[in-house]
Amino acid sequence: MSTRPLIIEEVQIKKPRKNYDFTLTASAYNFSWWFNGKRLILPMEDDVIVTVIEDREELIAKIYSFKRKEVNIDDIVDKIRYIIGVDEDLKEFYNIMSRDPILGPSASVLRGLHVRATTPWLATVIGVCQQNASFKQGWRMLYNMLSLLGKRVRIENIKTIIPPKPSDINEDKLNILKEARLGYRARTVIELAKLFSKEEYLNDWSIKPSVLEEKLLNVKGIGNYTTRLALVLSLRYYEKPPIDRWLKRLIIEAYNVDENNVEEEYIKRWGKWGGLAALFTTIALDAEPLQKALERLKKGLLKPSLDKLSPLTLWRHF
DNA sequence: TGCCAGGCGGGGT
DNA sequence: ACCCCGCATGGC
Repeated sequence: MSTRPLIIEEVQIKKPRKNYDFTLTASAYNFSWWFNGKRLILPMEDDVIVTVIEDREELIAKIYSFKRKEVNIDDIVDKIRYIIGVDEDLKEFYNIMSRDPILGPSASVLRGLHVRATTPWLATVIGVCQQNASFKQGWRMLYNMLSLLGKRVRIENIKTIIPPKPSDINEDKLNILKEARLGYRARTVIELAKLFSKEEYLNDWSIKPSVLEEKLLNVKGIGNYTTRLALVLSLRYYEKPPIDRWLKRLIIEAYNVDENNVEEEYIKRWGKWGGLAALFTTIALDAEPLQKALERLKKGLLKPSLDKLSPLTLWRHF
């Protein structure tokens, strides 16, 4: 059942000396299959798996493959750099963050956290799992789905999992998705899988955000929120913030704006960084349900706590 | 129990 | 343009 990949290369990944925090980046919204507190595991396409650890000031990546055929190391290193965001300059974002009434208090503790890019396909599935559900329920759904449909492998005695590809999912997986407790979202995931299998170019980090956006909005069950979250999580595209009911209420309270001007105000404050700010807000407030999040805002308890189930500690629990 | 939740689409006005 | 409801599931 579990196959072992062969190591093909070990490389150093240069990271910025300042404003990059590997542990935070690896921790956020991750599962124990892919992060254990020290080692980050990145399943890549073509049966390649990469592990990354931080050794003093260096990042060391090990590249493994299940196939004997040659892989292009430079190409893989470029992808690693993109996924972990080492070339992303967030200085402007941090400047806004430090003065922000919601994110200001966590500006120093969350400094250096970058999105770990995931594929457009998986990013959209993550978005679908967040629809009309709590943080915990949504990530439980994704965990179940990966458990039931992913490919389990072992690497250096660590159990990990490779997410299902779009082509692995078709109509006859509907019952398994229901078993993963996706409910009515199961249908949407099937439709998504159809789109990404038919138009493979969409599941690529070089796709233009506007193209992916348009295609996703055409899928029944995918709307503005899910699409925008997918753009944040896959393409590092933050200009169109995914504002859900949760964030909307926080914005109304924190910025003292009318509900009709929420997005306008957010873009006015964050410029092209709104999508990242939205994600950081869920992390800063531990993705607490709305009423608790509003309470914390009122009391000024705006730093993430590390001792409960939250975006930063998900990997310890799942 | 019966509501409601980090959406969404369909059907009404 | 809006408003309103149902929808799978889980939590309270």
